[in-house]
Amino acid sequence: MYSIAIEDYLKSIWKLGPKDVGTQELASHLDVKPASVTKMVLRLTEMGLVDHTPYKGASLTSEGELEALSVVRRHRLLETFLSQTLGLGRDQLHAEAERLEHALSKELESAIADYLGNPERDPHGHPIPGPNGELFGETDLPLSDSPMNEILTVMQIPDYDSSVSSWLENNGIFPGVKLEIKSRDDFDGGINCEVNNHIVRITSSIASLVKISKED
Amino acid sequence: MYSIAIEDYLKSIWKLGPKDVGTQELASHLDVKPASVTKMVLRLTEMGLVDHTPYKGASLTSEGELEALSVVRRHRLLETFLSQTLGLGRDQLHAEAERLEHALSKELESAIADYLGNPERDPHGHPIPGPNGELFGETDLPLSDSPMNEILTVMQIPDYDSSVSSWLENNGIFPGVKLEIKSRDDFDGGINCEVNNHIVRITSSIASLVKISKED
DNA sequence: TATAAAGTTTAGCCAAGGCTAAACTTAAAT
DNA sequence: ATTTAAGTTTAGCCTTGGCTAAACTTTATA
Ligand SMILES: [Mn+2]
Ligand SMILES: [Mn+2]
Ligand SMILES: [Mn+2]
Ligand SMILES: [Mn+2]
Repeated sequence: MYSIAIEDYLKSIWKLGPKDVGTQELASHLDVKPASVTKMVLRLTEMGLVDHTPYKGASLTSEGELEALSVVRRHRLLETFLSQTLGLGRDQLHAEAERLEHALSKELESAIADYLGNPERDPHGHPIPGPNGELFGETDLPLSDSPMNEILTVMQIPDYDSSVSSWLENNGIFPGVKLEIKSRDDFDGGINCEVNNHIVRITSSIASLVKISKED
Repeated sequence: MYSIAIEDYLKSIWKLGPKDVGTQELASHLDVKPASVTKMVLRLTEMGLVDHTPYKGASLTSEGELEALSVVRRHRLLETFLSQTLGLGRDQLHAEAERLEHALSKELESAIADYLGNPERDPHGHPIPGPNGELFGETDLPLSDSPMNEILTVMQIPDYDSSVSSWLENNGIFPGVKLEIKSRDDFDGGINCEVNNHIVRITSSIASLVKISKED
């Protein structure tokens, strides 16, 4: 059993990877100082969970990736479970799962997976890794570089920032919704979409985190 | 937000109280060494959560008790929730709740309470404290000193030791079941009960943890 | 009542996981 | 090619929450 801190480090490296992740990037994602990251990364390297090249960055070993995927699985199963049973809003799920993910036994994990019928995606549309780290090939594309004037299906929305997810929800954008890019503001990459018969402007930074698919 | 360790210390002092709880008793309940208990108890005293008389023992201040009851509430709501939704067995509930109880926000706590319809008891029959620490008067009596040849209703069974709860379950003893004490083995306090048309012998140590009520 | 036993506390150590300040590398800009 | 800036690591410190061994109290026993 790894500590909460270790599980969160592995998950962050996974999320920011698979490229080498820099100390500062990891630090700001975890909300700690760069010096703390260096120290922990050295420990994780010592444990065989991470490969570290000084002054370059960190990446997961296959053992580290397996553990990261296990945390991600627990996180996403929990989000799905809380959404299904309690009807929590998509914007509340992430923060709860962020803590509960560290307190779930294997048995409870699989009881939840069974209860939910082994879902493939969580309420944000993020794929749920299988019990042995299987993650089906990522075919969803960022909205930010999708073609205009085509019907697109929203597949994934970001979960990290609850103000972003509630803004998206309030504008009718969540997994399963169909939309069409009508125009682009080339100067800043902003996107104007038609969704549900009205136009929504999405900034490029959010649009790069919204994933779509072209088949409907 | 108190740490996991602090929450567990407060809960244990509450469970072993309200008398002054000795260092050793607390240590064995928490599975740490007595010296560790002394150190933590001093910290808790400093924080105003505990009153400590050296060489005598520790008890909760009203602030400490409130916090303990909050942990107990989360624990028991979680047991009820996991039992209701996933159908976990009574013997699996405690261990899961023991960790999850530390990862529950106020919002999730009350979402679960609402979902369950603000239950008064958990699956072991233990009363669930209200959101402000209200705990209805304890009127259930230990089976160990209940009268013979009277119909008794099982109200509470212990949850701490999963082998005990599964033994009780296998012998048909759980909240709501009716039974009758047929005889006592005076030499060791053992009790012979009729439950479901057959006789079960219950040791005195278990019988003191099974609570009954006389009205049916 | 003196002594032994049991229980508690103190002292000192350790690992985890944070922090700041200073040193060091690498990349960028003169 | 220097100098500067940005990013990273090291050194040293701190708190939390464990541990062991030794000292101290209290209680029980002879
Ligand atoms: Mn987390
Ligand atoms: Mn998610
Ligand atoms: Mn606990
Ligand atoms: Mn219980």
